[in-house]
Amino acid sequence: MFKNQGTMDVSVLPQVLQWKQGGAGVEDLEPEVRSPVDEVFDQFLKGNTIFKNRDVLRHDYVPEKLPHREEEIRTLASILAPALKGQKCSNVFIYGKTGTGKTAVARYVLDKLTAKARQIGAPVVACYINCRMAGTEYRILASLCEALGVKVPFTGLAKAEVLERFKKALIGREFVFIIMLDEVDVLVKAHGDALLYELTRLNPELKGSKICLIGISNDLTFKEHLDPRVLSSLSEEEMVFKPYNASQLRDILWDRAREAFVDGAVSEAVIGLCAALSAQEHGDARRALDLLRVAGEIAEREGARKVEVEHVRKAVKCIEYDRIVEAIRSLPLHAKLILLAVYEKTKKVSSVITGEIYAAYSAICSRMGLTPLTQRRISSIINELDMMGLLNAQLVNMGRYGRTKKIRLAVQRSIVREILTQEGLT
DNA sequence: CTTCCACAGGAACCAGCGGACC
DNA sequence: GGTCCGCTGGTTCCTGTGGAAG
Repeated sequence: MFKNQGTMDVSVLPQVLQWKQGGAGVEDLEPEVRSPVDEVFDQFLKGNTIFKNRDVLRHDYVPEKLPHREEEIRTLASILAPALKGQKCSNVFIYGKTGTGKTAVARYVLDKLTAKARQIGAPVVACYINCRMAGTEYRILASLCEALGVKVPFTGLAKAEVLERFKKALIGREFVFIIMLDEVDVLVKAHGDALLYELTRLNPELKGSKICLIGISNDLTFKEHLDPRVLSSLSEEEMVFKPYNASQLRDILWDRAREAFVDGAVSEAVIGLCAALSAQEHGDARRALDLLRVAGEIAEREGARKVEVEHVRKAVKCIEYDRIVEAIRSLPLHAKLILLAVYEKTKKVSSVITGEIYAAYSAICSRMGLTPLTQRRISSIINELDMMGLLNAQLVNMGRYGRTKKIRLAVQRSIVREILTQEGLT
């Protein structure tokens, strides 16, 4: 779906250019009449009075200093330190909600550790894998192999074969291999804990090399899905990251803002608002940084010399809008049709039940000459849409009248209509 | 107290695909 | 070129269930 969008943009561009070229007397007027595009570019070039370095506000940026996480850094570093002497270190499990600095701390410590190891010549190899990005057990194994310099094909091999190659790369080589699995809960929910089980019990086979696992999860209840044997060996050490409060968020934002913005471009009020809004949402630093960055971009686009509170308010709306647009556009066709069914069914009433949605969806399908999917599948898709925050599905019991889900749109109707119309579905 | 609705959601399975291996 | 592999996105079949109605 994103690909479609990309080609659309490109296809529009030549038309605009042709129109410009085809316009009467454009060449004569060229020196005086400036195209809107030029204006945008010029403003961008000369008007960069707000940002010094906007990349600092991206969440994949690992800063030199992580305020209010000194304690956690020290703890993790002391757990991993034995690796520098070639000794096995404890497996670690890190919990905490999104934007509490888990990934940043872990990557920070890992970076420092590998740098130190290189400096003193210790055989430490580290591998960071985001399980959500990797997606499957196979690709995680493939990434592990790659970290050891073993090439494996993109697909086609049996998992057992990849695991075998991975072991072979480690056996007898005296490595301390630190594997960091970010969002490990996603892996376990989708594919079970078989891979984790394999990894935790690999050590005795390796004759020399040692594996150390760092699992990171933002789902606190995730432990329940784990086999007790996996759990006990994986969580030899546990760390819990507490959410930031508003004043801590303010410190973090100031730290980054000083690098990201020119002097005087942001005020205490702006930072305070970003911090307060994000603190309301379980102290998510990632969201706070996004908010500040988008507010800055809006201010820049408006040609303002500094970021105002108003820009932050606009940023809140802008981020939400973008999230919804992106979510809906990237949906497969039948998921969009279900969204459409919910949209149409909730015109008069606030919520509808699964059966009604399915009937409406089937009607839409036959109108469009498509074969509808089964109700079982629709039930799953509704759950997916619920997880994405596009729908709100609540399990209800209506006694004699059965057990079903009450479904509402979880986002603004106008946005849903707008996007579905653009997609040619309404 | 029993019945029974209208599904939820788990489990097993399938087809088609891209790709590696021999 | 046949065989095997994993992944995606489905289907079919099935059991489970809270509480209003009778």
